[in-house]
Amino acid sequence: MLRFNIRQIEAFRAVIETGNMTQAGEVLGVTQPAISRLIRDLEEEYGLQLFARHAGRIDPTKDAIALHAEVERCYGELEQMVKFATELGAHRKKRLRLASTVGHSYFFSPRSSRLFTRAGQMW
Amino acid sequence: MLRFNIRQIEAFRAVIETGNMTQAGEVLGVTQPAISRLIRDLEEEYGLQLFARHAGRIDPTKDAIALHAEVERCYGELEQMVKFATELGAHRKKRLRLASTVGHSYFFSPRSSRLFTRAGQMW
DNA sequence: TAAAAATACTCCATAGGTATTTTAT
DNA sequence: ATAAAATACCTATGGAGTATTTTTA
Repeated sequence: MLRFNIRQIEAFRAVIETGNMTQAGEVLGVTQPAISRLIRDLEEEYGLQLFARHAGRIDPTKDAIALHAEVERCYGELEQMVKFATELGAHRKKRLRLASTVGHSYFFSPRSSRLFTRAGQMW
Repeated sequence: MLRFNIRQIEAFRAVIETGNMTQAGEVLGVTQPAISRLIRDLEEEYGLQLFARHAGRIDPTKDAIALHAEVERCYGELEQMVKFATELGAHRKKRLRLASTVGHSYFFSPRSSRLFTRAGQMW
């Protein structure tokens, strides 16, 4: 069972890429304290030290650089997965519109408030 | 900005693999209603119909089969990423223990309650 | 009647907000 | 004084629980 937090990962990426938490917040459309907490939580959950703090400034540690590479390797795959799901959903809506014009026989389930066919295959 | 829910993905995988929501709950250590909601939320967020409901039973749709393949493609990568972070954390703890025995010079930051060196590179 | 999913609540954890404080330049 | 991160405190959302209802084999 995989327990990780995508928001923490997003925040981490944004901080690495912008170089500071304030701008990272701008990129993600959240405030600086939100980023600060997400990063702290990420560090605490894995026992990592991702940024060196001095003088209210941060520098990524070697661990952060290494983790970032790993995260980037993964991130593209995740984007593809989300894209796939999004397109499946969009495609289904098209099929539904089409189906409504061609006179199949459907059952309406009051339980699920959804239509399905005799074969049980959903649109 | 990538918005997806890892719990929904976990629930989806478990339902596909076990064939029903009750067992999926057992696998993930949560209740059947928790699974039911996670699946419903996943369906609603992407406008998908993942399972055909009839008679209090479920059958994966073709979309579900397709999505599952995509999810599996991704899942291994995610596991690797989490493993990497976990090992980085474990390794850091070892380095910390070692450092405490070799007499480097550290600074203690009262702000972050953490040690760092002159170079600013964290352990 | 049994088995499975859905629904109705309740509770709690946490993401996120605003305001403020800390720290070094 | 400024700029950036951290902290304190508050709110809202959503994940999860228990109990119950629905549905059909």
